[in-house]
Amino acid sequence: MAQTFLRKLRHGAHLTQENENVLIALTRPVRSLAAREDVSIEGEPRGHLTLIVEGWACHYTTLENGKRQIVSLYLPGDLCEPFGILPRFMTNAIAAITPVTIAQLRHDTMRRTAQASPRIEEALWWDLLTSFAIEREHLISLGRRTATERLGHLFCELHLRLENIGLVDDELSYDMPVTQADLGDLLGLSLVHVNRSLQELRATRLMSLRGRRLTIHNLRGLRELSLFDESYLQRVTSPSRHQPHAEIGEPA
Amino acid sequence: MAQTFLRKLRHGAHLTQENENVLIALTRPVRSLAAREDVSIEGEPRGHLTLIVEGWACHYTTLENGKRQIVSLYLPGDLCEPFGILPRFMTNAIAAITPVTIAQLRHDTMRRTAQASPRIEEALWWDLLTSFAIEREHLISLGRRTATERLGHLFCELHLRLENIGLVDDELSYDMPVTQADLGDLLGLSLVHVNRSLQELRATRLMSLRGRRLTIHNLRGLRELSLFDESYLQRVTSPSRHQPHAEIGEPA
DNA sequence: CGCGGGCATTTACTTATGATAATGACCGAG
DNA sequence: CTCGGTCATTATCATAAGTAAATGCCCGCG
Repeated sequence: MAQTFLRKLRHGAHLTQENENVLIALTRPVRSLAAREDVSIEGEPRGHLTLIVEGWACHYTTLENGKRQIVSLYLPGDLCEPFGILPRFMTNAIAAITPVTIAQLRHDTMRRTAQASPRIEEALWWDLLTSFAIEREHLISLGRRTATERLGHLFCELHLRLENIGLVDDELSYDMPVTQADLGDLLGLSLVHVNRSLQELRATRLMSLRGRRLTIHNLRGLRELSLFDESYLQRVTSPSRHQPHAEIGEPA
Repeated sequence: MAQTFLRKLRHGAHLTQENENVLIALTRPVRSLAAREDVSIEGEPRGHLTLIVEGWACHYTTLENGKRQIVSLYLPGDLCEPFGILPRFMTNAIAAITPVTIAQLRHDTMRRTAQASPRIEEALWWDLLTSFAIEREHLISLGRRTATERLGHLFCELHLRLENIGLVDDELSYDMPVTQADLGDLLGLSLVHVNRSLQELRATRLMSLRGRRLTIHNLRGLRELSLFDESYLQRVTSPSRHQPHAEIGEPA
């Protein structure tokens, strides 16, 4: 159930089997959502965090003039809110992109658990800081990358994030269910220009996108074109399980 | 020394006098930097956080093609790194905009302190999440606001952030030492276009900028024009000191 | 089988923004 | 005072991106 979450964490944290069991125990029952449905229950006190179990979702804002900006894309295994969240913080405007199933993690339990185990705490920090780094890189795209570069960069990022959780086939092909209109709202472009740039990108033969399937033909080439440097994703280890032993007393 | 930091925290957290003393005690000696100088000592193990005591700084990235994007602006009282940071995280590319003095907070001591006092922990979370919210709003600007709106929005934001720390005169005028070239790198615009848009903004008579002095003539008008909604800054309380009493056992 | 809806694709046109380069204003150092 | 540096301003030209609107494609549903 929270398997994908753990799988992702293994790329940046060292958790024992015991740690993982604790995290799994925190996971509360699952809820399903239709595509385009909003995740949040408006005004709910929100004593829990949202974990994407399956499907894609996003965090967005709508400005007064009606323009929409997607701030963040959430894949399976992603937490939609910071684990140290304060009660009133972060108005939720999270919407499902595909049909989605979510799980919920009780926030107070979560923090108690983090205090009790330095390893878990560190894993949660790694996850949080990584997701901030992703948003930051997104900001850089919007500020200083061209339309084509933005698209390419996104596809390179998704490639790694999906690979982390085993959703890439043959190391180069994955499902990309985001609509061109949504790509526009994500990358700060108009629908039409997304279409144009997508074609330009296909014309380079570095990648292709047909139906909902994205295939990378030349990873290095695509990364160069997109000014992509993977270091911001903070993948430190291969996804190996750590040998369980006693935890050290202090967070590193 | 850390007074500005505390002053800012009072807008979102409830600290006792005792709490504040503890935070002050954490603050390590101060260092000075010339304008344009980089803050970070490359490769240093970084066992501490950087606190801006005086002056303005920024966090930036330079892409392979030479383009530069400023990700975040740091004012007095701002922490340049998340308090729960992992050792290697967050490559530092922080530069002084004006002459700057910084202080350093020992990272391990910081976390121990947070664990010991729920109020301090909550204050630090408030600060961290607020600075993320600011970056997120910045992202929205880059994606969906026009050049003029971006500039206006920035000036509205600075107005509040500076007011929090008492750096606004008569509630409408403050020092704005950021160069037009830097504004471009911050807002994803070219130098020339910043200049153009600045004039357009002045022409509205909603605000003016001469020398390094920014004056807002019509706050409501400027906010409307910029699609500015202050709620993301999470100012909850007037800057009143909380009456000191025993802390509650659990973080809220 | 045919209709409607969601999504992708084009076309034609407008506009915001970028690139280059020259000029002016200001200011501190010698 | 004057030279050089930094920053602001202007002008000209080039282009990326937006807007509007029509068309095509696919697919599920009745």
